[in-house]
Amino acid sequence: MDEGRETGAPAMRRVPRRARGQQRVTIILDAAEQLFAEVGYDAATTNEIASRARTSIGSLYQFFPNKEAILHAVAERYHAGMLAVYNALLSSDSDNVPLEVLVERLIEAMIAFGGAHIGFSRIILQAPPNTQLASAANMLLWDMIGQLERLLAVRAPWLTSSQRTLYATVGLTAVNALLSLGIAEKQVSNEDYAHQLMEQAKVMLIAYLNAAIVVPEGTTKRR
Amino acid sequence: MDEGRETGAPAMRRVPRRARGQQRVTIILDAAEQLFAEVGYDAATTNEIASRARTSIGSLYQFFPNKEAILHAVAERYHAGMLAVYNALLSSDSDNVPLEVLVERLIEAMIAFGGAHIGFSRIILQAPPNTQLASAANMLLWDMIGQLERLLAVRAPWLTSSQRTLYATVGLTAVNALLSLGIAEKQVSNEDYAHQLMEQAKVMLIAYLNAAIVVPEGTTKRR
Amino acid sequence: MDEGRETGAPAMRRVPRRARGQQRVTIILDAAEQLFAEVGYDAATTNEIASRARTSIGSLYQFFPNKEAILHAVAERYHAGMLAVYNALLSSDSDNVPLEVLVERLIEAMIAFGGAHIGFSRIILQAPPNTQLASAANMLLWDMIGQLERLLAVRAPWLTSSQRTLYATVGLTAVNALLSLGIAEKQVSNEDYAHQLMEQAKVMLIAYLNAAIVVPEGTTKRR
Amino acid sequence: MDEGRETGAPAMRRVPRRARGQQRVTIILDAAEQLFAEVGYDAATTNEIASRARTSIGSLYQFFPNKEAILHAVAERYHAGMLAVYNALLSSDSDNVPLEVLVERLIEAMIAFGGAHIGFSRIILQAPPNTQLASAANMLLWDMIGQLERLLAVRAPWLTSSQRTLYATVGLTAVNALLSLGIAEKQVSNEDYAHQLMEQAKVMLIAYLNAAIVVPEGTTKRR
DNA sequence: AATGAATGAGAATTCATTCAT
DNA sequence: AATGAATGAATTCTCATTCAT
Repeated sequence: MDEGRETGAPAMRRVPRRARGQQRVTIILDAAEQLFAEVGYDAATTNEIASRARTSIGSLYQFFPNKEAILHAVAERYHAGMLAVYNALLSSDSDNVPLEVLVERLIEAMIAFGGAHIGFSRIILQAPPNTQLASAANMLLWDMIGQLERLLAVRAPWLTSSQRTLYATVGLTAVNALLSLGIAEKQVSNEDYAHQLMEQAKVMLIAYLNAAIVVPEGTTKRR
Repeated sequence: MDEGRETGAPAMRRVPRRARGQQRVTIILDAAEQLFAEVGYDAATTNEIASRARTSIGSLYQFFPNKEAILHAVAERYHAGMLAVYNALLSSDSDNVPLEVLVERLIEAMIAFGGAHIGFSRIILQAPPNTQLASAANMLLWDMIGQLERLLAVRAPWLTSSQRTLYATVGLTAVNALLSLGIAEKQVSNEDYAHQLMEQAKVMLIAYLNAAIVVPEGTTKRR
Repeated sequence: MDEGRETGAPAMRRVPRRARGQQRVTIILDAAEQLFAEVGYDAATTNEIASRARTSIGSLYQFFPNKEAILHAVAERYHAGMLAVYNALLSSDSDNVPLEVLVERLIEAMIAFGGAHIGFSRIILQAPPNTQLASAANMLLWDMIGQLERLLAVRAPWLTSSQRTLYATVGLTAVNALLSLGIAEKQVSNEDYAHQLMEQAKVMLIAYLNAAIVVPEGTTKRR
Repeated sequence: MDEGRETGAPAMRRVPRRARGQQRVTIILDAAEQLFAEVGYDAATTNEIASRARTSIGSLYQFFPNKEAILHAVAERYHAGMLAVYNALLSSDSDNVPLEVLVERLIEAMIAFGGAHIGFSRIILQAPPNTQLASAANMLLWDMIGQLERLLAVRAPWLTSSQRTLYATVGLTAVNALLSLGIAEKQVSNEDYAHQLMEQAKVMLIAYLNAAIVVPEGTTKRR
């Protein structure tokens, strides 16, 4: 009866073929992301999403089978954006750059990306357990951690895999929290303080990585 | 939307004088905190809270005018607990202790306290803006930051007030995020990994504070 | 989480303890039965049921978890009523009565009962397959057939069990259809024609049973 | 409630002249009849009908102004088929055939016709009153009864017109119910039992007609 | 004070029908 | 003519809150 599969994550009901449909989906996701960021997932109503997207509720449901599917689509798009950011960083000749510069670039990139999306990121990283949000959150988080691990693998090849995972997780979690806070301040038009927070995120990440990534004896540490 | 909205935080409807009422409030708050931590604020229903507290919904509303008031009461209790933790730390002869030890104590204390409450803390510290949760969150956060500032004032008196605020905020935000993650892992019975995360929280905070708190020229930095 | 079990048929959400609740459930069921009979199960809305029962929709859902549960409750009540009718017939000294009289009594009883309920009976006996109605219908039908079988067992003990089932099913199906039609005519205030139909139901059932229940050779047939 | 409600049965929007359109209508009606039989009229969606007919919903509405019109078209087609069956019976030299044989032929014909359509017939013959279905049903029923009356007029000319109507109605109603049940059993692949039910339909109809059609005194009853 | 039944606004979702392409 | 995206009224069900007992 349904053409779409139902493998775990709720997929889109129909992939829009025409340009107009594709565009509409984008608008819906924008509206949803914004609303989620503003009031949280639970409090966001599908009618409000449709209304902000200047669409009818019926159209929204033509593309998404339910509210959760919208969440997942937003998460997926966010995910893909994050991926692009990290890939751009990795593909730059990152391993000849001092750690400070690399971290700076990373955080600047996250800020640039997050400026549009971290409001949503707060939502998804909060995710009370046993919630629809939780799975979407985990998916995202693990992917970002994976990306960071690759960065670490280049810079600190002497670390074990589980060490890399740990440091990546810790660094990412902390930085995420700080950027999240920074964005929040920016929204309250506390531009200056926001900027300071972002700067401190760099300081913290550099300090942490330098402390954590202990160069083993007899190895020349590159900075 | 709500007409009868009280300005500011909604207080409790009635402070129960008798022991039995006091005890019932405690039970309700326990139930609420647990449920909030499990499913989030929005998904928690007042009926479920009453049911877990083995009270009738009518009794619950005898003590709290609405759902938000329950949230605030839980937050306040949490707040008071946090306060006690910090006060205990401050009152110990903290300023003769090396930073590492102080941080260690701080985080251990937060873990000890958070073990019972950080499930709720996750909820409240990452509330979406413009939400009922948000005000409760801010209240809490600022108080914790204030406490940390006092710690900093003792250890690094050369910092300006706004610097102290900044560093306290940054450190607390990051540590909170990590402990939050650690608790989550613990709940998934990933004990070992949880412990590692907590340890890294210490590493990070120490590294950060050492990096941030730059001793001005001509001053003898105590470590 | 839910206290009620979910063994197949959706049970009531809460069994009303107080007299008022019990009475309200009855009113709701009356309203539902009437509405089902008027417009069919699908077209009947829960709001209309509540409204006819002069209750709020919330109260309705306090007793019934969903629309299907209301259907089943109506069916069950109907079922119990039917049972009572048949039991009364069986307990009368039915086996000394001529077949004509017995059939007359049976059909009169069904009319008497159906006068209040057969509007619903039409609904439930119609039951498109693969429908919520279907299971409720089968339950009912089989029970009524079972009752009729017992009647036959007394009157025609020489029949095999499967013969009794067959004849009971056939007789009941036909009579039900006729009574159903009769009730419909009555509703159109075609009293006289309705009465004729009922009378013909008797004629048909007697004729059928006499034709079907062939007395084996060498047995004295009691009439 | 409906403002644009057409009086009487909604006709087809356009009678397709071209062969392709005609064929498409047939396919749509097939799909609709099947779906109605499967899930009932209410639960059947126009989109599903279009989809099963491998047409677009837009095309469907090019031929039918609304859902009800589809129902009526299906009913009409069914009706025409029934008519053909009865006409074939009447045109055969029916009045020299013994009643048993005539009934046998009638029911066999109904089974043959109903095998393809009685799924739908169940739906339409037991429609709740005050429904869109109801009018379609009545139209059908009265036509079938009329046909049967003509049969009776030949076999029992001494009956009054209203008697003939009554007996035809009663006989048809009962037989319909039984065949309906039989078809249902067949669908559950209970072939054997279905066949028994059909046979009993004959027994019943013969018994009933023999009992009802009492030959007036002084007349030679032909059997 | 305690209880739990009652209320109804509001949320998610469906589906008949229209209309732009 | 054909297509399928768009529309929005209507439906089921939930849950914060009130109130009679």
